[in-house]
Amino acid sequence: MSASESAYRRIWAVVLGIPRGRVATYGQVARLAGFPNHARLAGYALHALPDGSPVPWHRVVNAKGEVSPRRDGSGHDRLQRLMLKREKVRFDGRGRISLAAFRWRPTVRP
DNA sequence: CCACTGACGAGTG
DNA sequence: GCACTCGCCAGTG
Repeated sequence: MSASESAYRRIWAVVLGIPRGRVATYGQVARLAGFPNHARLAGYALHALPDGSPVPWHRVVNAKGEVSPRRDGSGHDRLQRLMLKREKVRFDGRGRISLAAFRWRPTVRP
């Protein structure tokens, strides 16, 4: 059990809170998990996610509103777009999501 | 220990 | 808006 594993769990817990039809950015997720300026950590945590977990990893995109291309040929980026479209998330002609319209804004409650 | 890479992002020109 | 640099952390060789 490495120290980073608990960091992963905190990242996953945040992602678990993203509702259907909304997206969050890697930087946003990291910040909400208590790791400001550690966007890459969020990406790494999602990459390490076990198969079949309830964490909606597909609702996390990069700061440009794009689905980050996978370099490992897994094709998960294509699957991600598919799942988002199924949730009625709209992509423009360049394959980008309007963050102004679909970004998740967590409600701050006392 | 060092170099390099990767589901990233802010800053600069 | 695009290309580039730098900062960040973890894993690999």
